[in-house]
Amino acid sequence: MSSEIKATEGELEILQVLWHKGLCTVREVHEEIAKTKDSGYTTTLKLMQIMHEKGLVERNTSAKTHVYKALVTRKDAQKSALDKILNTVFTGSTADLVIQALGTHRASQSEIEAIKNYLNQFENPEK
Amino acid sequence: MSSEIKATEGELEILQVLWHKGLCTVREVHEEIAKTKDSGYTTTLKLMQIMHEKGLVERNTSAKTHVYKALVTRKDAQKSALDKILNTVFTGSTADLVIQALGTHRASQSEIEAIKNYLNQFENPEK
DNA sequence: ATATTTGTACGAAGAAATTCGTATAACATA
DNA sequence: TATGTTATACGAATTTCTTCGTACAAATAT
Repeated sequence: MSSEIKATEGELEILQVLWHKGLCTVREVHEEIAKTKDSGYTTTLKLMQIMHEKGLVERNTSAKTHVYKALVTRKDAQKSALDKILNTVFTGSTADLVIQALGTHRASQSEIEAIKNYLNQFENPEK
Repeated sequence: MSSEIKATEGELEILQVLWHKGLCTVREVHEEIAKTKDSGYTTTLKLMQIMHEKGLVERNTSAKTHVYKALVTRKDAQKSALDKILNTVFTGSTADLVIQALGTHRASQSEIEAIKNYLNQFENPEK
């Protein structure tokens, strides 16, 4: 319920660039997007303007060239994305999701250790 | 890349009902959908017809009232959904995804045990 | 100073997804 | 048989998202 991040596919693509690079001009974001997709500069610009209206990003307009910054954190988006698939395809079972994730996308030994350590903190809390 | 399930939001909603109830008439699916959303019967019908064209469902048209069945399994959709968020918001890190999932959606003790058991199979295979 | 480049704003076309109205056929029942 | 109910089909309106063209302002270069 709470923090549903409503970003479209195109908006997410832009957020990814902003998360990766921090402050960005439209030009910078566009160059990045253009590597994998070919759409015009004004398309990216328009999307970013819409994102600003929606409050997904903020921008500094003091100079001619505006500088954008994500207002939604990657973590927010991660939580939101997890909530969504958990409540649709995973019928609310976190365990199913975790096991499925580990099953199809093999984790390294160190990642497995990290996860096990993480799980241990929930082990018999009272001695 | 392989098995990208391309279902829209509305289509996913219908698939959920089909996964839950198995064979369904449009009426049955609609009644279910209508509990949380209010849209007309023909809307659900149309969507299911489109899903049939796309090959997401099959249907038995021998009787006047057609009976639908999902062709995409829940597991397929789970894999697809995980792939997608893994490659967007989680930058490919399964461990991040798992830890985040466990962190925000508390699992029960028995689920935690299940996950730990699962992880143990990857533990130092050679003694 | 004038021309070129680089930027934003914004309307609107195009595409995709959702929603509904209406025609019509099959079935049930009075 | 005539009437009402329940189905599918399907065109088309609506809405949402994406994409682009064009106008115009600011900065830069000639």
